[in-house]
Amino acid sequence: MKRQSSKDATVTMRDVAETSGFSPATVSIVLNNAPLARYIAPATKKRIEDTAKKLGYRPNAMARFLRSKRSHSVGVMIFDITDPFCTPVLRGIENALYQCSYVPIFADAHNQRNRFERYLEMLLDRHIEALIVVANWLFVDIHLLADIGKRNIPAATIGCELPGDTVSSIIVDNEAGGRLALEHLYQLGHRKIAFIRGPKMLVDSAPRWRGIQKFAHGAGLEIDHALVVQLPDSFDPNSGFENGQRFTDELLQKKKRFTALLAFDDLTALGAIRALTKAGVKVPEQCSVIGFDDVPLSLLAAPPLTTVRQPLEAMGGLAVNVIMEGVNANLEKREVSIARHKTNPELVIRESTRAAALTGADD
Amino acid sequence: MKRQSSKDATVTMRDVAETSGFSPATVSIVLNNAPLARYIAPATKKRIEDTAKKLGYRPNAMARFLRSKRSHSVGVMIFDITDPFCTPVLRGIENALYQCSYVPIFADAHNQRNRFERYLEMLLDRHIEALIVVANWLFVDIHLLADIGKRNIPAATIGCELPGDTVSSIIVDNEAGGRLALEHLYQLGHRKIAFIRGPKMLVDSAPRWRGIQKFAHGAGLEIDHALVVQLPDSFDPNSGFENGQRFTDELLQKKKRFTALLAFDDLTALGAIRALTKAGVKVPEQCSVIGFDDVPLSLLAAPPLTTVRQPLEAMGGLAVNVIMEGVNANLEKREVSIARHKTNPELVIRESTRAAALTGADD
DNA sequence: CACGTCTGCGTAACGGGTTCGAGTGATAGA
DNA sequence: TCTATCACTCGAACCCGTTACGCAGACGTG
Repeated sequence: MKRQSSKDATVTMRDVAETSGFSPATVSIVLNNAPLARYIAPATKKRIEDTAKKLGYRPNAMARFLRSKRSHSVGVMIFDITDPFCTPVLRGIENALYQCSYVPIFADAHNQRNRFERYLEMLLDRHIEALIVVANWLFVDIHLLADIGKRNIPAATIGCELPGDTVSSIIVDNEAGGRLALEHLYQLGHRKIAFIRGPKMLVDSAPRWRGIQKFAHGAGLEIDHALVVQLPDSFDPNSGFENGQRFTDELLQKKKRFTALLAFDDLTALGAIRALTKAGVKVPEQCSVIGFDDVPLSLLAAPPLTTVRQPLEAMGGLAVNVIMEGVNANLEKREVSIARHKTNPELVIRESTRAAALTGADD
Repeated sequence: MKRQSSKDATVTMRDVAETSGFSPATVSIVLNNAPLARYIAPATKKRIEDTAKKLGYRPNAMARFLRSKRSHSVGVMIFDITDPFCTPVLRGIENALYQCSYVPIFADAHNQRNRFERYLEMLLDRHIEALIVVANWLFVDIHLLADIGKRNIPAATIGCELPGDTVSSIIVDNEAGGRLALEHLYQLGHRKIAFIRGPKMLVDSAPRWRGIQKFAHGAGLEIDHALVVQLPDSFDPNSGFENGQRFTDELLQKKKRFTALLAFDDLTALGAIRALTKAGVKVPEQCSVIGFDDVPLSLLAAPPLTTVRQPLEAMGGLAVNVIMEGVNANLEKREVSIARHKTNPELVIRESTRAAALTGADD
């Protein structure tokens, strides 16, 4: 009895079973290479595999998931894909998941809390096996992820650290990064340095600044607080550009001379460069500018931006490793403690910084 | 009999049924507001809804999908998320899907055919209800999408058009865009214009060039073929930058004077600007440069890039509309013909173009 | 009063895999 | 010869909703 199935092209396991002359159970065992497959005669295996191939059988993922409780999908919650920070991270996540034959379900919270909640529900309804949150910009409320912990779903955040012991995190060593940035400017001979600090809202801001202060203290460099501004809180990750421009303008208006500017992130740095250029200050000839993150576009900027690199793609991959560890631990009923990774930032010297001009007139 | 379920927090429909004192069927009908809910007594409805809420019942999406054959998810296949073109498109798709309570399953083909195939299988296994392919850069083989047509899964491509009548498409009117770009330069008084054409591999290249030629012809502008170069085929969407740089260098070495350059896309334009700047040619004072696409970073470039805008986010949303139309048609067993949308490009004038210098010495 | 019709709800058969426990025949060991 | 063991396979329950169908009672109609 052949099913003519011209329209309804779905071949089920039962079809394979009937055609091959074995039971669905055996077919399942063979095709999944389940433990019991040890006892199946090689000839049987071959027959089943051949007919499966011949019929073009593809298991129905839904059915499988329903039974096995494994969805082979992980939620990837982004806070704003508009942020260039996200792209490499996403690439890293996607690539690592692909290696494990997992599929990412993509959710963009648009920096809105209710959207985050709604997506979280959708993801939980779909029984994601794990969750990765790319929380580069917005502050994440621990409460939002409480469900996750309760349900024993491994979760990892990239770009911020959460209190409590339910969520792993992957962050860059912001303090080291801040140090690196300032050290670079210092070594180039800059002493009058302006700073655009990150918004208070962001967890990254404080440690970066701490790194800067520590280096300054260690090197005997005095930070002129007239040359320090701080970005306002904002929910728009791209606001850094405009704000960088605006705050640099303000710095310039103070008529306090500076030969270098250390920006909170690349977008801010780009905004700063724009403002400097417009004001007739050449970068890097008259003023060096350094950013942070090394988002893809900083390579394309004019001039190409010197910056402190976060290994974004690797961080995405690392997040996948972390949650997969959790998934496997759950499967094997092992306990697994969460991980807190701090990746090393790396100085990337391009063309927006240069040795302090010897002609640098003091103010 | 209460289930103490401290660990196993999953509340099933049967739990709701038992607690409320009705059958699972009734619970299902009530909670879904199925047609038969007309016949359910209001008091019953309330009881069921209340207990569902009290127990924190959330339907198991897997089980639902298995039965109803509706996964409420669509595949989103990207050819390379590294391409800045993708970000706004993705945002548009995500946002539109969110409105429909659909979830995107994300797949990045990395411009590799086998990866595309593998992902396609994974998506089909998951019974996506529709597929959106963001095929901005790579040529898509019609055969790869043959399965899609056979299975009656609505599909739409963004950024390229496929032969056949199984896949809808959303593209920008490249010819109009080409015309727009050249018209802008022409109106600024430019007559000696260099062109960097797109790679042959890309379907966009030909129509853009056609638009350029048509305008030139209509305006009586002569295109100097010594000033026309063509990008090589490449699988890297970001190669445009380097190549733009390289080819602009070549143009400059020809010592043929040009006062404007029309690039295939924004990245190429940025590369061109880089090359011009390095060669001491000021943009836009000495040479205007215009791009195509209006990717997000063109706003951040120095100088901000004049370009021909593709409504990328809107195109993503449009793709969702198109496939949703198909999904609904399938549900209602209607026939639906595929759509071929051509969106209007829009000239965005920023700072990389300027009226042709009066001092423009001829070669 | 017999008979349709509508209301209100339950029974049971799915959907397509997974997996535990059991069953059969053959071989080996006692 | 009888039983323990092994190799090989299957039956059936299960995952958790959805939905066709059936049934019982209330009501209206001829």
